[in-house]
Order: sequence, then C-alpha cells, then structure tokens
Amino acid sequence: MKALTIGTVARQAGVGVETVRFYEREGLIPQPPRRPSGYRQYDDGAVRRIRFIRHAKQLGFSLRQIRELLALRADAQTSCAEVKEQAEAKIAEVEQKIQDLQRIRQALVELTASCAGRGPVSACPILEALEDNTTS
Amino acid sequence: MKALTIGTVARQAGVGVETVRFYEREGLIPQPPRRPSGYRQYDDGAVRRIRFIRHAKQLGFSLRQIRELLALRADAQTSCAEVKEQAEAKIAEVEQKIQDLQRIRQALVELTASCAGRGPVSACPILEALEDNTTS
DNA sequence: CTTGACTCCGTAGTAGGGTACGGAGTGTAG
DNA sequence: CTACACTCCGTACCCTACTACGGAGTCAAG
Repeated sequence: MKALTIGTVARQAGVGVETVRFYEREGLIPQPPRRPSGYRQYDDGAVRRIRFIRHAKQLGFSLRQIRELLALRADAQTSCAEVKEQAEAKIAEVEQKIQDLQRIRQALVELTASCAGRGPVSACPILEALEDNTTS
Repeated sequence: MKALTIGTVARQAGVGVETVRFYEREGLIPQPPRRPSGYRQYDDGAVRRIRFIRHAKQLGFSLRQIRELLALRADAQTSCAEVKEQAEAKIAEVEQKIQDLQRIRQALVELTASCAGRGPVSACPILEALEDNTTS
C-alpha cells in the first residue's frame, strides 16, 4: 500500500480535506506519519476509518459516540458484546422516535380531517400528541 | 389556573429559565402578559407548549419546523384551506422522517443480528460492516 | 525550471440551539 | 422588615460539526 496524501484520502472517503484535519484534531483518526516536508502520509486504513465515521453518523451517532465506538475497537480487551449493546440502545432510541412521529402524524391527519369542514376544531391535537411522555 | 412565573414554567416543562426566554425571543411561545413589575405571567398552556417543543426537538425537528408546526395550530380556526395544505406538507415531512428512521433501524437491526455478542472486538461484525460499504 | 495544484498551519466564521453573567429591582416567608 | 430567592435585561459565551481564509512551502507534469 502506497502512501496517500490528505487530499486523496478525503476524496476516497467522501469528505473534505478540512474535515480530515478536523477529525484528526478531534481524535477520531490517529495522527499519521509525516514526510520531511510535513505532508501527512496515510494508508487506506484511514480511508476506511473515515468511511466508518460517515456511516455511523448517518445512523445517528454523534462524533462523541463514534469516538467511543472507535475506542472500544482499539481496546482489544473489550468484547463484541459491548458494541452490540451500543447498537441495541440505538435501535431502542430509533424505535421510540418512530412511535412518537407516528403520533404526530396521526395528530396532523386529525387536524386536516377537522379542517375538511365537519366537526369542531378539536382542542389542539398536535400539542396533545406529544405533551406528556414525562420528562425523558 | 393561577399565574405561573417563568421559573415555575421552566421547572414544570423541564427546561431552564433562559431557554424559556430564548423560545419567546424566537417566537416559539407567545409573549405572556406581565405584572406591573415586568414579571411574566404564564398559564399552563405555556408548559404544554414547551413540552411539545422539547419532544418535537427530540424527534429531529428544527426550531424553525416546530415554529411552523405550532403556527398550524394557531391558525386552525381561521383559514382552513391554507392550513390544510400546510398540514399536508407537514404530514409528508413527518412520513419522510419516519421512513428515514425505519431505514436506519433496519440497518442497525441487521448489524446486531450478524453479531453473536461474544468473542473479541477484533472480530466484531458490526464494526466491520460499518467500515466497508463502498462510498455511499 | 516553471507553473499550478496541493499541502501546511493557525485562526476565525457559520448555523443551530442554547447557557451564563451581572447588576438591579421584586416577592414572600418568617 | 429583613433575608433570600426570584426576575428583569442585554450581552457574551458555549457546544457541535464543520467550512473558509491566507500566506507560505512542496510536488510533479510538461
């Protein structure tokens, strides 16, 4: 594997050069070796790592959570189970969101139905859809 | 219903006092009447409204979108046809969000299904799956 | 050997969504 | 009537996740 410049890595990973440097500053990717000129020298592990970050972000993980995920991986002691746990927590989170959205959807449907003419405009179904759910 | 101070409203809604004032500045909650001293006087509609904002935020709506959602309700008595149109646009928006989340959920479920939950992290199929997925 | 793209770095700015500060006035329980 | 918590306001600051800027040095094609 030949050395890649930051621009190549960025292109292959689908992000901007500045984003790569940003991820490095944030500790999401390791500091790569440098040429005598100071140019960063990457291998394609860096590309895969940035793709990992991108995908995890699309799944709703924050950079902080992604850093934790990557740290898990870096530590050979940790087990696969821990990773799975995180993913399962995420699933629960996402499922809750879906349910709440369905309630909002229902409220909006009711709203438009009452707009159709008949029936009184019932006391705000939109607010009612999400009012409670104590704290969270 | 007796008048509530900003602090009480904040506590009951689960946000900080500054956040209530911020939402007022942003037009997410109406400007309440004031006592002669300038103190804001709320009723519990304000609490419900802020709770609504909190939940909607958790569902990924921006404050701008939430403002629009709330505006729908405010206008519900006046111009039905227009409101209905807006509401229908919002329904589409919500349905899109639900679909996005279902896609995310599916991806996560597949990921965890592939993982037996034991063994070292080095062999974790979840992390491996996140790595590849050419480009996207 | 020139030229033009690429890289270096630090700093600063963006948008969205708050959170904190500080000094002065207000409300209320004891 | 005195504490002490609460409220007022404006301004400034924080975090997240980038994105841009600018001046100087580097690399590789022609």
